[in-house]
Amino acid sequence: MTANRGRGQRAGLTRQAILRAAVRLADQEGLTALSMRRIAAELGVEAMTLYHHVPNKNALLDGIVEQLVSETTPPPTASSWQESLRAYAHAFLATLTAHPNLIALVATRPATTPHNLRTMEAMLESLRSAGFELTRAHDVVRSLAAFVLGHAAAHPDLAPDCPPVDAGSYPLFFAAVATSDAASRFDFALEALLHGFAAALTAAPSGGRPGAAREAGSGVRQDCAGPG
Amino acid sequence: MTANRGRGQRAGLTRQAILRAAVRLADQEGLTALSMRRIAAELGVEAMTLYHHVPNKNALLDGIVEQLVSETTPPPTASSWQESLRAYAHAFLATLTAHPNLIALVATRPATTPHNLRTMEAMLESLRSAGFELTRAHDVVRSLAAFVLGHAAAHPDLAPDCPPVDAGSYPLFFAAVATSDAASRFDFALEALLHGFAAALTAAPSGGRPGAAREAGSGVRQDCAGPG
DNA sequence: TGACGATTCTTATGGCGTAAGAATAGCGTG
DNA sequence: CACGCTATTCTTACGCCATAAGAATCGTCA
Repeated sequence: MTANRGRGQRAGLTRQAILRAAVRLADQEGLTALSMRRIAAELGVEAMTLYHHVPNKNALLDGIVEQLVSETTPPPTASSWQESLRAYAHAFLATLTAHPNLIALVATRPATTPHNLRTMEAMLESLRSAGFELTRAHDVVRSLAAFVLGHAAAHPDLAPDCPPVDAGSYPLFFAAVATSDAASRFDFALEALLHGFAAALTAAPSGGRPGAAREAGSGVRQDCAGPG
Repeated sequence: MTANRGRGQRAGLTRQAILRAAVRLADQEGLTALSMRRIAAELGVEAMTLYHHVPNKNALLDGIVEQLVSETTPPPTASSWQESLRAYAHAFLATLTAHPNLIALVATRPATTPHNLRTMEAMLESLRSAGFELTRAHDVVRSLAAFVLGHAAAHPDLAPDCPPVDAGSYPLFFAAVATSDAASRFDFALEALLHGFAAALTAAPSGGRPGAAREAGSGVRQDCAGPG
């Protein structure tokens, strides 16, 4: 792994190569292993060398998230807006569960890549042509992304080992946990959410906002988060 | 803040006091300020002193999460299961938005406190008596918690500053963002989710699991996450 | 050939979690 | 009251971290 190299001898480093090494390292050894020194070692290079391709560690983490969300590409064969949202949700979840150690990162740092924005724009168009008012369409997509993220973050495979639940004190929970399955829970809740969105669409003439929702104040800060 | 104290002179430290100081520090200065040295300094004490009340930093972080989720106490005046879930969702969201710097912590570490388990048990009972099959009731509560967590994590106030979106390339997103409001989005998606849960309840005779859902394998690990 | 810019390594600073151990205060027992 | 015990606190030290500053080396182009 670590080549013996002179002082100015190129190692062929690239931002992309660094990000890919970082993702691989985090996948294999967890977020805590993700140090500049460790990534550099993985690439056969000293830590400071990375700083010629990445301004600092925070930017590197942002790059990792961008790298990840760019993997989320739902198949474009969407016959309905429901199908489109379903496909997006599953694709996003697949990306997250493929890199469980990085879910916390994705949850923390919004990524606004062109890829992300294009996906968002396409889904907004799909929802709008289905009758959703634009702001509502945006709400739908963002809510869906938040739901997927929350589900992935709460996935039990991520939880550290924890004390067993007292069956006597909490009989219902104890019994429920035994038959619980995260994947079917996700599908169930996703269908519920889609069902609710559809109901909102038919309830209001233009998928509108039932309660004369509060308008965003003029001092509101720019909201930059993409779907992921 | 830092008292001059001799070597064996008590500072009156307590696990509770430490946790409270840690929460306050994180609220004021962010997660990165949450170091053992920094917390200790806040209490007028050396870092190693904390280790007599808390085994290590991870346990301290777990303690913080327990502290937080114990704040989530929805009012017990629930006329329906929908009202009960709504109250819980709003209470949980209020807790999270009251400590935005700690959302990442709550998302990462499941807390299984007695307080949490009691809340879970009560909600399971409420849903079961409304007609939900037990496993479905569990799915409902867990999905709701995941949704709230995801929404809080994706809340734009947490996002670091980011480049403005190109209005020309992404006109729909650009227009939608301008009128977006996280609070109304939350209410909208929450109602959609509740609507979908209600639909699942009336669709199946016992709120059952429509697709002959996959049973949890026998080798499945104990699922310990509470609602928060 | 010689200068230059890009890339890499070296060294150093201040902060982190925490292991090991020394010192002290207060308390219960004689 | 004296004595030792235990809980609490401080001190020191180790290996890790991000990264600032600068020296060494390469390929390239004049």
